[in-house]
Amino acid sequence: MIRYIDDVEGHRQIVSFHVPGDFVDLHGYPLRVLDHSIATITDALIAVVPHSQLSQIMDSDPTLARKLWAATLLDAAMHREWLFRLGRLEAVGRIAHFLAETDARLQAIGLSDGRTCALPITQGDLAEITGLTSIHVNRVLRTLREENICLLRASRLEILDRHRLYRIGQFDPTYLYLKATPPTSAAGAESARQQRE
Amino acid sequence: MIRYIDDVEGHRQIVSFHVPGDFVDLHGYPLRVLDHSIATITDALIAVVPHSQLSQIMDSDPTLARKLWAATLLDAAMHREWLFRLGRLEAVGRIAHFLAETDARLQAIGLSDGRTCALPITQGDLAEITGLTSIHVNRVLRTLREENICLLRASRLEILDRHRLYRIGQFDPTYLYLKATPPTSAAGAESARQQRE
DNA sequence: CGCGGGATTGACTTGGGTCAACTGTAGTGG
DNA sequence: CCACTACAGTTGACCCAAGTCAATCCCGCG
Repeated sequence: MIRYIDDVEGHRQIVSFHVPGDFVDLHGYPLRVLDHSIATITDALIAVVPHSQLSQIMDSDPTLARKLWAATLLDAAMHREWLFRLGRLEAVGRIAHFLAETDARLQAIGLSDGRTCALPITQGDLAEITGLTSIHVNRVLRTLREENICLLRASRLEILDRHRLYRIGQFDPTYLYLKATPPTSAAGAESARQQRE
Repeated sequence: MIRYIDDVEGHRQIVSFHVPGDFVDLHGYPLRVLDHSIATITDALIAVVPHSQLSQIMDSDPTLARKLWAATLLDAAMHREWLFRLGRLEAVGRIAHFLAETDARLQAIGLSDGRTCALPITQGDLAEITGLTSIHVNRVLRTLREENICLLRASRLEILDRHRLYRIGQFDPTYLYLKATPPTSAAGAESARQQRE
């Protein structure tokens, strides 16, 4: 599922991307009104939690309440990283960063084995995520493929050179607040951001 | 105050901008560790709230707790709007949007009279907010000035044509969740985003 | 077999970056 | 009171990453 904001001409900017297990619309509870739209991009199984139930938790279980709060702040942390991506990286970096991030999140929930994972998005979706045109996304994906870094085809992402992918995207997964470090070969590249000076 | 993320070369992307009265680091409480840096860009008067005190509120006052939660989600909502800005607007739009947003926030706390307000940022800061270079920021500010839309000089922002400023930045203040609608002439342009079809 | 949406490619254009000056202007210290 | 410095703002010339426009290809599907 995605959350997005439309511009005047109806072109949308995707502002977040959700994987199975995410509490997608928890922001709606404290805010009451939502400032953006939500959509599915694949078939999805959805659970609904009434606000009254959330209020009950707030009243009776501060520990769980705090965890719910933290869950929404994780979204905020990802928003910030996305801002970094759009503001400071050019096309290849943006795409590499998104692919790295998404793979890391899928790994955390057991939907990526560290080499390949299902990623059912179109190049047009990727364009709406990265602030590019689908045409340019296509060009970038080609070079990533030709350089044997990664491969996005037929709704599958295959990572061939995680180290370079992370470096190109300046990806450092700490902002995802994953309990354990992602299982596989993330080690070599885990602190791309810290390299400076 | 600003919150920001550095890239590999140390160039920073500012991910949020704070005005007097903001609870700047509330994210640090549920998350425990922060994924970004915080800095002042002017002299600032700071109040510190120990986490233990926040926990006390969580335990004893669900209504206030929910308000704190909402405060952090307002940050998230702004992050999303900033994502829209970076992803879908080009230079003029990005700058117009930021100026419009900041003025609206300052108005809400009585620090802008609707025509002019103190805005102590350099063109370099603006560049780090909008994902541009300071040189290009300068060019854009010049055209905004020449078109009599607004004027940023000597740490003051003066809005000459709010309607056009809002339209250029596709600015619609609803995501700021201000209690009352901002006092002055915002009316004419308040729903730039909805104009589509 | 034809249709439609996504992917791909090429040719051309342009917004914004880079580099390199130069101009304020507010300190600072002699 | 005035050089000297330092940093912000300005401007011009040139370049390139990414957008636009326009085909064309590909593949699954009814």
